[in-house]
Amino acid sequence: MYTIKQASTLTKLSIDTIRYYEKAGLLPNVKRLPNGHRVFSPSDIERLLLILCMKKASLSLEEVKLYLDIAETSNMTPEMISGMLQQKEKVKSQIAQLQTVLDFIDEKLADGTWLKKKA
Amino acid sequence: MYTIKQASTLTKLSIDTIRYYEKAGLLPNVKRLPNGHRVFSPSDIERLLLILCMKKASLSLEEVKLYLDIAETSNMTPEMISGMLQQKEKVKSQIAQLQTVLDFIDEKLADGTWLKKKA
DNA sequence: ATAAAACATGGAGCTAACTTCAGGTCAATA
DNA sequence: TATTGACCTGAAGTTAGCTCCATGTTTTAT
Repeated sequence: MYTIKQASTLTKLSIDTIRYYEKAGLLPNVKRLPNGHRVFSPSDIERLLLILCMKKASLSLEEVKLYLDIAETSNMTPEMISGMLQQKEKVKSQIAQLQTVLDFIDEKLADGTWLKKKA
Repeated sequence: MYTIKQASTLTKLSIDTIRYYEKAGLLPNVKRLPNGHRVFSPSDIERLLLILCMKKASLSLEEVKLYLDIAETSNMTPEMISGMLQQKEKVKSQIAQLQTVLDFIDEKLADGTWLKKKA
């Protein structure tokens, strides 16, 4: 069990951000001590790290919440499954766009041309 | 040559967004008619499409501007090259994070478990 | 006992990237 | 001639995602 400060150190998220995430409904299982202080379980920390990973992949908090909600259910409805498949396509397309950007960079680095006539 | 409306239709960016991008310095070459109306050349459209691609890869407008500025110069300074290499690493790491998300999705879709004990 | 550290809350403030709005020009059409 | 439609501008408004602030309560250290 961890304090919010420890959670912050472990995840490198700011204390305010963690509180913000809780308020946003991304951390529904964080317990409180009698004095009102938050207590983070190892699985809360795991959850925070997962959020962090998705954020780095530049998913919105809303999307992250969607994933986490799905993660919680053991029997997915057909709608959830099709939603996941859609999300998967979205992620794939984002990877493709990023790959295009990478290619642009490589091209520019290789021969100094980019968005230029080949004249 | 295109009107702003045509540019909007071609790129699927809103007219306001295009004006916003111009103001932000991302479209330095857009000409004006005597009456003040913007005229978009094919290469302006190409530029908009490139911006769109980078946006989809979730680069910030500032980063996009950086790339476009670099795209314009034929001789890059060492700083520009190292900047490009840094950006490249950033993009690569983002691809990796997205790949992780994809793997999560696949795992969830495959056996319904995710962020759960394997009990 | 008193001061400092760690927590809490509600709300204000901030930046990026738009979007909307109010007011104005100009050209073509009914 | 009047009005419609496409364009212009500057400025205000919006949303997401934080971040900071003021104020207050405990617990811990001196």
